[in-house]
Amino acid sequence: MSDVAMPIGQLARSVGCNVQTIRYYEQIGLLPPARRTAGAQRRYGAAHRQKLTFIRHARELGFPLPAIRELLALVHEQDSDCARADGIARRQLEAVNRRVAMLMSLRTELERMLMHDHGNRIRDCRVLATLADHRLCIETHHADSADS
Amino acid sequence: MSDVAMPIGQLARSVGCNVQTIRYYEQIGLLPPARRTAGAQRRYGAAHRQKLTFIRHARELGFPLPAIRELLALVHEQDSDCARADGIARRQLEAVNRRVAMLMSLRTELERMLMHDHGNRIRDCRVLATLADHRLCIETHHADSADS
DNA sequence: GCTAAAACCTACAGTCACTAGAGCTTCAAG
DNA sequence: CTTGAAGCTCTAGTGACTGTAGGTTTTAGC
Ligand SMILES: [Zn+2]
Ligand SMILES: [Zn+2]
Ligand SMILES: [Zn+2]
Ligand SMILES: [Zn+2]
Repeated sequence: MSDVAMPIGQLARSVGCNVQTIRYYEQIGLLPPARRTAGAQRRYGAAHRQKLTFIRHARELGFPLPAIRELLALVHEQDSDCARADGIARRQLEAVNRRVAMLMSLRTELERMLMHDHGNRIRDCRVLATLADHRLCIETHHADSADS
Repeated sequence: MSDVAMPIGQLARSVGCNVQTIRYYEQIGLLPPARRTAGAQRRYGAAHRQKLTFIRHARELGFPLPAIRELLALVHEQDSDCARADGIARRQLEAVNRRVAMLMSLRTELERMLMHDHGNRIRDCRVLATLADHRLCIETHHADSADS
C-alpha cells in the first residue's frame, strides 16, 4: 500500500498500536527518528514499519523493551551467531514459565477459597478468613519472583 | 512476641515486606497511621500487624490495592452478607484465568521458536524470523487484555 | 553520661511501558 | 479559502512499589 510517506496515524493503524506509543518508541531511541515534512510532521516508510512490527510482535510475546532493543541490534549482524538471540528468547520463556507456575497456584488457592461453603455472613466468609491467615492455604503460592 | 510497641523494621521483618512498603500503605490510607514515640518514630501493635498480614496475603494472591481496600472495609461489617467479598475474589480468579490463558499461548509460541533448527547464523535464526513475521506463529497469542 | 552504630524520619525521584490531556499547528478535501 | 481531522510538543499520571539524600532518634556498650 502507500508505504512511501505514511503519516503516524496510518502507521499506527497498520501495525495495531496507538500513535503515542510510536512517538514514545522514538523518544527512547527504540525506533529511529522519522523524516519530517516541511511542517514537522513525521512520515514513515517500509523500513520503519518492519521495525515497528517486530517490536510490537515481541511485546505481544512479553519481551521487555531492553530485550527488544538488544534483539533489534542483533538483526543487523546477519553473519553472527544467533546464540545471543536464542538466549534472550530462552530467558523470556523461563520468565513466562515462572509466571504461569505462580498464577496456577494462585488460581488453585482462589478456587479453594470460593468453593467452600460460605455461611453468608462476613464473619464466616471463607474468602476473608483465608486472606487473614495463610495457614488456611494449602499451596505455597508465595511470590519468590514474578508478581500479580 | 513483643507486639506491644514494634518499630517499623521489626514489623516489616515479621510480615516479610520492606519498610518503605509499610510507609507507602500508610501514605495512601490503606493502613491507618501508627502511634508515634516522642521522637516521631512509628510504633505498631497487634492490630496493625493483622491488617498488614491481610494486605500482604491478598497482594501475594494478586489482588490489586483498590480491591484490598474494599475487602478491608468489608471486614468491619461482620453481620453483612459476604456476597461482595466473594464477588471481588471471583473477579480476581477470572483475571488470573485470563492471564494464565495468555501466558500459555505465549509459552507455546516461544517453545516453537526455540525448538526449530537454527542455522546458527542470525540471517537464518528462527527466533528473529518469527518476531519479524507473526504469520510464522500458529497460535493467536495476541493480547486482548492482560499483558506481559 | 557519652559515643557510635543501627534504625528511623521526610521528601522526592525513578521504575516499566505506556496513556491522557492541554494548547497549538499543519494537512488535505471541497 | 475554509474547515475539520490529524498532527505537534510538553507535561503529568498509571500501579505498586523501590531507592536515595540528608538528617534525627534510639539503643547498647563503656
Ligand atoms: Zn464468602
Ligand atoms: Zn496463602
Ligand atoms: Zn537462532
Ligand atoms: Zn505471533
